[in-house]
Amino acid sequence: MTSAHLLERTAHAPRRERRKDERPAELLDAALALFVEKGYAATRMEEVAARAGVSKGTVFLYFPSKLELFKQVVRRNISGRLGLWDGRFADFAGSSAELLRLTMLLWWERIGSTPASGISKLMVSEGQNFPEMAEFFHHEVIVPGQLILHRLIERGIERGEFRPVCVEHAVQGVVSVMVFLALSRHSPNACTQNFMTLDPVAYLHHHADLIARGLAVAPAQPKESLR
Amino acid sequence: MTSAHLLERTAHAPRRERRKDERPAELLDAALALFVEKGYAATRMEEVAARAGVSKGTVFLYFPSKLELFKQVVRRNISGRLGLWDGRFADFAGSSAELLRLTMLLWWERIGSTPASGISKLMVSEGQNFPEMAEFFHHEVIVPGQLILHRLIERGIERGEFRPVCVEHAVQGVVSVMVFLALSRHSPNACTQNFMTLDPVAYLHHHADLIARGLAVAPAQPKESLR
Amino acid sequence: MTSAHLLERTAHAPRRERRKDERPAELLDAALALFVEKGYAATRMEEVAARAGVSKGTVFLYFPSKLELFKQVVRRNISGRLGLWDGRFADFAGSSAELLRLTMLLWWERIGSTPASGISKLMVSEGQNFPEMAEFFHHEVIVPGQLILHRLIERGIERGEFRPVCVEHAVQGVVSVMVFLALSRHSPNACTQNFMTLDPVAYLHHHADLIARGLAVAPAQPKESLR
Amino acid sequence: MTSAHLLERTAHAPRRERRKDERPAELLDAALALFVEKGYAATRMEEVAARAGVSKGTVFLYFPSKLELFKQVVRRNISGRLGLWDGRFADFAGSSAELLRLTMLLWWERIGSTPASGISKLMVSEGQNFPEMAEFFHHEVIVPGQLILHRLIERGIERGEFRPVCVEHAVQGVVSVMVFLALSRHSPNACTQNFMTLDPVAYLHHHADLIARGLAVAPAQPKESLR
DNA sequence: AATGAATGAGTATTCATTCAT
DNA sequence: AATGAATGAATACTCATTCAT
Repeated sequence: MTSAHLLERTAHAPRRERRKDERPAELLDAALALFVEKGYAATRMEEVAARAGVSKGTVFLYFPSKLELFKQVVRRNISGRLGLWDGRFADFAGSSAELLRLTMLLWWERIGSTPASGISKLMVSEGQNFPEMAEFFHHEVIVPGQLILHRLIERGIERGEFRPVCVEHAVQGVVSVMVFLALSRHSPNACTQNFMTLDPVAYLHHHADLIARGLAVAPAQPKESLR
Repeated sequence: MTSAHLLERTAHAPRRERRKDERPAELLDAALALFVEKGYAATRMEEVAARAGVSKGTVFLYFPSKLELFKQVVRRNISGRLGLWDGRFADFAGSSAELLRLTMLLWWERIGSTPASGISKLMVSEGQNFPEMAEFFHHEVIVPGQLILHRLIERGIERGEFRPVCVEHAVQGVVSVMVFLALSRHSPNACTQNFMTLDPVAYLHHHADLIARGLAVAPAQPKESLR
Repeated sequence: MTSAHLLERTAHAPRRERRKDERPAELLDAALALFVEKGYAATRMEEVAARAGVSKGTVFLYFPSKLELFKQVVRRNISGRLGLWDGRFADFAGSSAELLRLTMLLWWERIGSTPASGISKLMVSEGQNFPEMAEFFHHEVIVPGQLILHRLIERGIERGEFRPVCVEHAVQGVVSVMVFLALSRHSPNACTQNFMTLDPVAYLHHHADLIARGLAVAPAQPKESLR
Repeated sequence: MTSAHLLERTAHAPRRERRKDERPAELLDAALALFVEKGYAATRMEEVAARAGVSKGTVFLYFPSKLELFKQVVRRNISGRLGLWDGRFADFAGSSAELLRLTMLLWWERIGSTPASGISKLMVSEGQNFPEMAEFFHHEVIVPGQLILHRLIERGIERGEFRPVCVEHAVQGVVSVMVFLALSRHSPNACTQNFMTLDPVAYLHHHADLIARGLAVAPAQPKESLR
């Protein structure tokens, strides 16, 4: 499982030239990638150092312990991310279905397709081991994220665009798509048959369509007498 | 992170009880729970033993190594599970939407709500560390599972019940719901706001409705000129 | 290094028929062979049991611990062995050279060629780890054995058959041959090129000749002015 | 048998001394001494570390496993040793008996009296457990060593100095003396009565005399009509 | 500041020994 | 008496952390 031969530093990194204020960010990036890929316990500090192009001891110059490094990895990739995403709902003029589609695409662009999406996998994998971090993630990401979606769905219902469904369930439906995409990127094969051949943007459009139609106020749906 | 004081065996278990036949299953159950909860690397063999009510050495009486224990945990919780699920599509008389709903509910009953659902989290968390196991899971679960859903969606399209959507995308949509539910059970807080208050069955019904409507052949949807 | 597949009991041993008074001897034989072959630490009690055709627990019925088993193995293969060897020097009529030859051949017949010769290897290998046993071996075997040889050499000198050499050195010379033969049997390749093709009896005759000539009172050795 | 209280490092060694270059040699020396003294299985890595004045972990910095440490101990104390010994036979002017004496004394000086002689004991003790090492020792030491002696004896026979004895037997005779001396140093009490009071060099001279006389072409040995 | 040799607490695994059957 | 499942002390090995350079 450990691959000692992968410890060579990334070749392109010139050694002495690096300014020291870039170090923390480089280390956090390296740590994020490795924590996401292998998990917290299976990631060795030396690997993090090697990936950032420094020596083992240097990591401890910037982070006092592995746990603290982990915490900062999580914090850095969470804080403020949602600000990029939230905001301009009030003055949006289009349909709620369209707003939902844009919201999903924006999430992909700003978060889902970036390394920050790894935090989702990290929380799935390690949340139980680090309740404090899970709590932080929940407070900083889950709650505000779901609030945005909650308001969005409610807007659609209030404006008569969406059926009066259970808002919670509808929110979960949107969230599940995003969770699915985020995890698939970092756990290929674990979630779906061939994530590599799946175009995430196309899939998001498909799902936006599905939700739009699924939530739409049905003009007449005689067949749906089911259940 | 390690909690040495939690190593006491389950209180009621008398020492030195001889139960050769039950032991493997008890150990596998204990190991599954811990691997899912804490991850492979963070789970100590002694914890597994304690949870199964035996001593450290006993685990090695039945499994030669931690890795082998892990492999058998995965194998045991995977093999044959889908057989329970597949099968009676050919002679199903109802609508494809209803068949999909039943399929999702059956999955929940047989897999999603059982400890076996933890394997999904395990594959998300550890798949990269154990490519052989990921490959096995993919071959035994993902591929046949998606094949079932693929046929189901195609049935709906062929019978004129569903719109001629991209089948792959539609399948992913169903899968994402199941992945989401499975992970939520084992990673509370990581996925959604309040999984504890979410009724999985109700949510599955909601989603079955959503998909049924979303995929339904639209009689007239003048508004959906989007995109 | 351990060979688990060799643990099957010896096939020919019928299980229930064995009288229990034979057990200790069988166990001691098995233990001797294994201790000699692999050393004390590397021999597992279960191996001893398997070689004797009994189960692990049974060994402890007869010997309270591994250490005690070891001690009895040594004791049993030492005590009284020399009695067989000593004795009839006083009334021997032939030459001392011939007596020495007979003594060496008798040693081979009674000890060197039997499993008891393994004790020599055991003392070389484990003597430092078990000073008490080494002391016992020294007192029971080395001292009386060398005493016999000492008297024998002295007899030759007194009778004018041997040169007045250093008796200690002469004794060592005889001992070294016996040690060499004993060790070679149990450590093939470690001592000599091809012990397997060496006929011990022929070698003993060769050496008896060498000593006889080497110790003989030289009629005239003009060349040996060396040193 | 284990003596935990003996684990204190050699008292004078300051902690955390950095001496990368010397460490491997120091560790190999410590390991040789302990393997020879106690055997492979009975030697704990921590003892090796303590004897070399370092901590447990440091040993693994230089040798990846106990087995590899053992192999390198053997290799280092074998390779090239014989080169020191061999060589100058062709141009030796003296008698073969004298050449044999010098050869034996040189062996003692270069090998027998040094720690490298412990390898002989190691091969006797552990050869069966490490066939690969035994094979290596046989190929590197036993075979070339016996070849040297073989040529030496043959030289004596060809030059009419020695009787036409069985060369193999004569070689074994010389080897047994060296094996005996080597083992005696490391297994006091196991081989001879009082090795501590035995002067190896004097003993070698005695044996050189014995062989010289024993192999000498006998001018007239009327008594030795035996066999 | 950076390095990497050294440390030692922690974990997987083995095996002598115990004991319920 | 005999068995072999169960135990836990002991040991090889790992890796976060320290510190001399």
